[in-house]
Amino acid sequence: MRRMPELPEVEVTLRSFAGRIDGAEVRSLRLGLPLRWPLGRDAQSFAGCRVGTALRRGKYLWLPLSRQGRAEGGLLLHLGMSGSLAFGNAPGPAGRHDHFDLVTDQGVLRLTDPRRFGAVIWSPALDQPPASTLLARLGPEPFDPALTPQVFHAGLRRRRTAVKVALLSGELVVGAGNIYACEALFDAGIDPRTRCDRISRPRAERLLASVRSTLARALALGGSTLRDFRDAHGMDGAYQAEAAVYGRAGLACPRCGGTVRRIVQGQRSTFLCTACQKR
DNA sequence: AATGGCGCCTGAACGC
DNA sequence: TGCGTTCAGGCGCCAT
Repeated sequence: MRRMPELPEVEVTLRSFAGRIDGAEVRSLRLGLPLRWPLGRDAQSFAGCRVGTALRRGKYLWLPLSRQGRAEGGLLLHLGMSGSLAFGNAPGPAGRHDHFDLVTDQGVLRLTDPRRFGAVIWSPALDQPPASTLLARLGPEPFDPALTPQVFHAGLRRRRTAVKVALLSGELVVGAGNIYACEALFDAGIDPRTRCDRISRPRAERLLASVRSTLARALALGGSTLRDFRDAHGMDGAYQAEAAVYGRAGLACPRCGGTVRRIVQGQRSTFLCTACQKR
């Protein structure tokens, strides 16, 4: 199974090209098949723009643009669930899944996305629509020190949904996709079906710590696997091999030896060990 | 207001 | 070079 571009992958992708594209001058912008939303501006109009310091927010990337020292908005990028970004000097002709090229004097940033759930959108600023609209509902970054156990617990108490569904929503904390949400809940010993408002303060603290350690470990692994990302197009299961429950229905729980179960929550698969994870 | 569910896409895995 | 079906998933959006 291929890995999804979750927060760790997006972060490692950003680190891989941010330093090289910073200050580059845009020569042209090429689009392939439609992505999730239209670019929102004439592709020809980007020539001559200068790229600033790229940043990440949740699973979105922001590439600020300027022209002759004056801000000119930027590009908001999302990898959807099958997208990958590569920055190189000679990327070659666009393949059938290459739907965005930002050609600059420092190299070409290319988005490859077979399923086209990804997006590249121009916005006049990060804090103006459409960018601000898309980012408006994002919760805090997982490693934001302002996200204390108290804040996290308060967010949980406000909700009645199953905790796993809440994690996936990204409103309590961004970055936990299906794989990491399942793994973090296993690590914390919490049943994914537990109602948010029934989670005690100590368990909330434990869950936050598990979300952080799960993402941190994936980030470290992402750093080592992402180097072959372009060739492999989607990583092999470096993390999969480490997963305790995700994708392991019917197999033994690595902690107690019981059987890992698969259930469905909100049209998504959830994997859990009912012996190790309590409500 | 909060919650549940839908649909966009394509490739891989599977059943016959 | 078998073909049809099912599944995977992020997340904005709509319905309730």
